[in-house]
Amino acid sequence: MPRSTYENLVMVAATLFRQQGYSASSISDILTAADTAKGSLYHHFPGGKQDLAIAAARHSSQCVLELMTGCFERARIGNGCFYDGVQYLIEEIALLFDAMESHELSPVSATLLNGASNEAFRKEAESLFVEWKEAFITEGKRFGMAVDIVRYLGNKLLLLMEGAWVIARAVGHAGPIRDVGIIMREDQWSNPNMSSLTLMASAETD
Amino acid sequence: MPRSTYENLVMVAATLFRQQGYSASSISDILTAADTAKGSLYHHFPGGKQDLAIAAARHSSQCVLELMTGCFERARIGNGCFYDGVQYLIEEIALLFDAMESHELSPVSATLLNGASNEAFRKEAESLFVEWKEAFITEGKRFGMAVDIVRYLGNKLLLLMEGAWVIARAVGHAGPIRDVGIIMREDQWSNPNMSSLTLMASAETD
Amino acid sequence: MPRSTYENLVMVAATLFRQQGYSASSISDILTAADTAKGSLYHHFPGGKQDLAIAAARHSSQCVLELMTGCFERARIGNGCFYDGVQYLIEEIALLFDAMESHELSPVSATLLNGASNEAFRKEAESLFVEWKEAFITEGKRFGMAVDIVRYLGNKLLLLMEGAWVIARAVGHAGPIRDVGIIMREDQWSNPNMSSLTLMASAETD
Amino acid sequence: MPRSTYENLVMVAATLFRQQGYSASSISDILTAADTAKGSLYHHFPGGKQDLAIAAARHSSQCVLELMTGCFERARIGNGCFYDGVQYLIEEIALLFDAMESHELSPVSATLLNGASNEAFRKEAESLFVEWKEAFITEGKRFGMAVDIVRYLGNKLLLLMEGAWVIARAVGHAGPIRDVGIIMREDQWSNPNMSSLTLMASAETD
DNA sequence: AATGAATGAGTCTTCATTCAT
DNA sequence: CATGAATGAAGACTCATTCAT
Repeated sequence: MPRSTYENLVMVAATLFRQQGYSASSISDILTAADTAKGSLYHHFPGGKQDLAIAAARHSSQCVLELMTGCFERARIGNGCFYDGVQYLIEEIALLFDAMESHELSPVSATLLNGASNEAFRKEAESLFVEWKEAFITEGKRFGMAVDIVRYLGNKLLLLMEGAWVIARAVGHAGPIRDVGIIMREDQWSNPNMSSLTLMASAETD
Repeated sequence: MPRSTYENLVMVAATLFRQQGYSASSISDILTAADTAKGSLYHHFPGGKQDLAIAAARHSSQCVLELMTGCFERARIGNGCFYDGVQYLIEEIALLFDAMESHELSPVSATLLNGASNEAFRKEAESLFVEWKEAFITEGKRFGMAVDIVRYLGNKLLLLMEGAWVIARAVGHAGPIRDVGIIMREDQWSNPNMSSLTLMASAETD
Repeated sequence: MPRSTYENLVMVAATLFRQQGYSASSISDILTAADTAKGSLYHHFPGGKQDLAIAAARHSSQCVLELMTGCFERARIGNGCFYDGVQYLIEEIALLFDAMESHELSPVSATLLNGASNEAFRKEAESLFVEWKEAFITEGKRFGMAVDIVRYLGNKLLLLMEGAWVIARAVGHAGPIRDVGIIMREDQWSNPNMSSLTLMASAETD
Repeated sequence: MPRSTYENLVMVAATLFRQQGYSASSISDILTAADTAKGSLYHHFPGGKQDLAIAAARHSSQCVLELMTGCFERARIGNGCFYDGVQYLIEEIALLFDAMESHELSPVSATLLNGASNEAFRKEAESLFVEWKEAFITEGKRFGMAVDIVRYLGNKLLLLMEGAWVIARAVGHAGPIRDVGIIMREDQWSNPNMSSLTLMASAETD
């Protein structure tokens, strides 16, 4: 099925923003990659680059959510536990990272948190991260995990993954992403103690 | 003491890069903020913006190292343990973050990993991260910690902190940074098991 | 009565051209203000912006003519003289000017003489100004005034009013328009001498 | 003497703005006509087109002032009266108008009152017009004219000339400008009565 | 008649950099 | 060392217009 101009722009922009960051990706870059005329972009995105960035971030975020869903589904199908789903997810991201010709940055961060502070972008990024955490919790519930524990794991995983995306770019390979898997595995054996679960500052923002 | 033009440029650039990222910070921005003439910059940094970015990243990185040294020194002076130093460091960064009028990004990442992939920048970023890890190990040794464990802790802290810097910008407060403290505290009670220590992919790059 | 799309476009365009001038008013501005779709405009005005400008100028001009007719009618009804009608007209325009939120420019000039020289526009403007003068003469005849004198008065009023529209915009109030009334009043007492009446260069173009 | 880039830009812009109006004159037009690089313009006029417009309007206004001074000087040298100076001025402008390949608009109006209302432009235009009136009064004093009468004549001449510039463009020749001379000549024989002198609304703004 | 997607030349402005003084 | 003029490619965005539906 031939992609619509709108969809095409979103996908091309999402990719470019992940590869080069929002600020370093020009409208012309996007137009060239999408093989689309200048005016078309502003027809579909009257707010220009910023509108497009929001749409692109949502698209990238959706891809992450689908990846997550798929990995936990795989764990369920294979009679694995929740922690297996986590490992699948991390490995999947690591594989994707290594497969990229140009190592991409964390999708939301590269698209929305890449330049001068922008309140609209900040809010959007915040809500996308919340979506991720909520989806993570939903998956945990399906495995019968305690919500507190899953929330803690989600926060930890988010911090580690965002960091890993940065460090992976610096070292040029997916090693740091796989490290996240190793670190997350600890929790599988030694459950985090109660204080950690409840003290987390970010718990308030859920 | 009146700062030299060179130092002034580096410090101003370092700040702007942290606030807005490399790509979104223009030479003019820097020149205006530094109250310096156009030609001066190219006198001190013949390689232009890229030269300046390398210098700025090193400067920012140096600040992080000094913060680290200071925190562990404080732990030693107060007869605290290594883990106390870690907590001091995290809290110090959280305080700095909250004190900022414009929430800054992770210094190295904002300066060197913010745009299209650039091998010179990547290498510089990698080596700065290595410096951080080595400094961390050096501090650990002073406390009599096993190198393997400290290396593991350093990797974990680096991933978490880089991630926290991103998420903190998204939520608009230092909560995620403080969460790193909570997560790091686990290791204080339940030592990571041996396999984690040796399996870490990033161990190779040290 | 619901205005037709055509009429609506003409009126909206006429207003915008008077407020911002032809060159500074974009098709999009007009479409937005008229709440009309892009293609509709080119259906009704195949010649595009220029077609629309001609129609808008004629519309604005018609409004001026109606104002003129009304003012002289009022003078006749109240048993006033021709000069009273002139004063009514000037005061009416002054009132309209002060009532505008955005002080408008002279309608014909703002619409047709606002940009690079354009022969079609010039001709249209010229003929609209001739229409004004002829209507003025027609009104004068009704009051039994000598044609030469009325033509002279019309030329003088036209020059003064066009100038007043410009200066009124500059000072931000209708004062200069009311000044025209004061200047025109002179002729009421001291008839212009014969040479003035016949020497006028613009007489040729009538 | 080779004109400086700054002066050159001002003069070229002033001419283009008079010919095509501010809105219809693009930066590229100006750059091409001035044979200057894009960046240079923004070096000398950081505020861009608007800065340039202010400078251009002042330049054009200065030319008018010099023309005025010259004409009254000519009248004095030839033992003429103030009214002769007025006629010289009008004829001079008529000659200039006819000499133009592309009939220009009133300099201040075309440059500053040509588009959407702009308070900075409006203020500048107002003050330039005040300058003209003051210069006119200064000249009148030199001829021993009563200030009230000269102020009245200045206001009248300004309104007529601004209007004539518009109508001259419409008819395509300087006839309307010469008409101003004829109209102004009235005052030479029949002094305006006292009420006119004092009632003028614009008197307040002097 | 009306709609809105598409087009690409055009808008103003900023960019990083060079260079003569 | 410092200054600021010059450069022109590139930046984001708007323009008037066309056209298939």
